[in-house]
Amino acid sequence: MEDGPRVCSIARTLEVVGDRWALLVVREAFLGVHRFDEIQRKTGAPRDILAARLKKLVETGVLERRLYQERPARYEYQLTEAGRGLYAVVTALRQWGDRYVTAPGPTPARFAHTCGAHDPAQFVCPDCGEPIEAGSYRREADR
Amino acid sequence: MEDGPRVCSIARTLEVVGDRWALLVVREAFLGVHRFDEIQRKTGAPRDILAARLKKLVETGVLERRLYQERPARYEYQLTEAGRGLYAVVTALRQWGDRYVTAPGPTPARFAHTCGAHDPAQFVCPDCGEPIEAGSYRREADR
DNA sequence: ACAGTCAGTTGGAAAACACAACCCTCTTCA
DNA sequence: TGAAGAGGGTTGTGTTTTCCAACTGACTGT
Repeated sequence: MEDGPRVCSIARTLEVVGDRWALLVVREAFLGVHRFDEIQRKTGAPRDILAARLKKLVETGVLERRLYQERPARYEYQLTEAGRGLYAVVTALRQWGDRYVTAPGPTPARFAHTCGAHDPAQFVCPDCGEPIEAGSYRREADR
Repeated sequence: MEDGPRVCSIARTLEVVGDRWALLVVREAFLGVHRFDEIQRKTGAPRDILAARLKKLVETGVLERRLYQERPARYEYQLTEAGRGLYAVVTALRQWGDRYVTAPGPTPARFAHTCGAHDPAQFVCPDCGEPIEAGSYRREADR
């Protein structure tokens, strides 16, 4: 068995959104916040770092920078299709936090599905419908 | 509407596993790698940073450090229950990478459910069974 | 004319990170 | 008995990032 850092989709994903602020920016985009100043306030990211992250997220195809006003030119950041694909990641992070990180603050915001249900969403196998857990979903071939 | 950084489970989760290496360590734990040297090789993390991360992950209750051999004392890192709860996060990251990050390397490793299915796991509403998407799962109360 | 909004830049200090080398405790093998 | 690993780190020394606060520039509204 050979060595060296594993080549893997998880690592590649983390290259794109694996720093402290990127996923908070994505969270804001899902919550309908698309403009620099408001993203900055809601995330708490330093403005310079935020500018750098937004640029990187645009380059990597997660966000799209679009002009929403000329004179003066003003831009907003919208999720691309790939960006919207991060919904599962953000949902999984939120659920883990709700469950395992004791919050000193107020109760976590409740989310509801359009059908009205409040239970946390589950990862399931699309074939048999069973929930996915640590042991039930296995890697088949290495490399 | 008041301001200031949003208090949120996503942010809290990222405080714990939101840096470059933490989730790769967790990935290794899911793949059965529990010892310092091997984690180091498989993730590529510098040894000093890895030592610091492991310590933090133990403190935050994601990993457990256990003696597996006396004389000389040797330790390994196992996921706690909370750690195993990160399976959804890791799975979501892997699926996103498989789908949206063009890999210059070999085909992504295939994963299969115990029922034999190969399709990516889906996030669904446990009540109605519909897939969760960006618009279908909404925050109810702010704060 | 003056304050305010918006989307960033800039400069300097502080914290993290990366890299290589080293340490300590055993065990194995010659 | 001595030398070479294995395993799990620590230390010292740069190099990068991050953080913070202030500033810019193009406007708008009063």
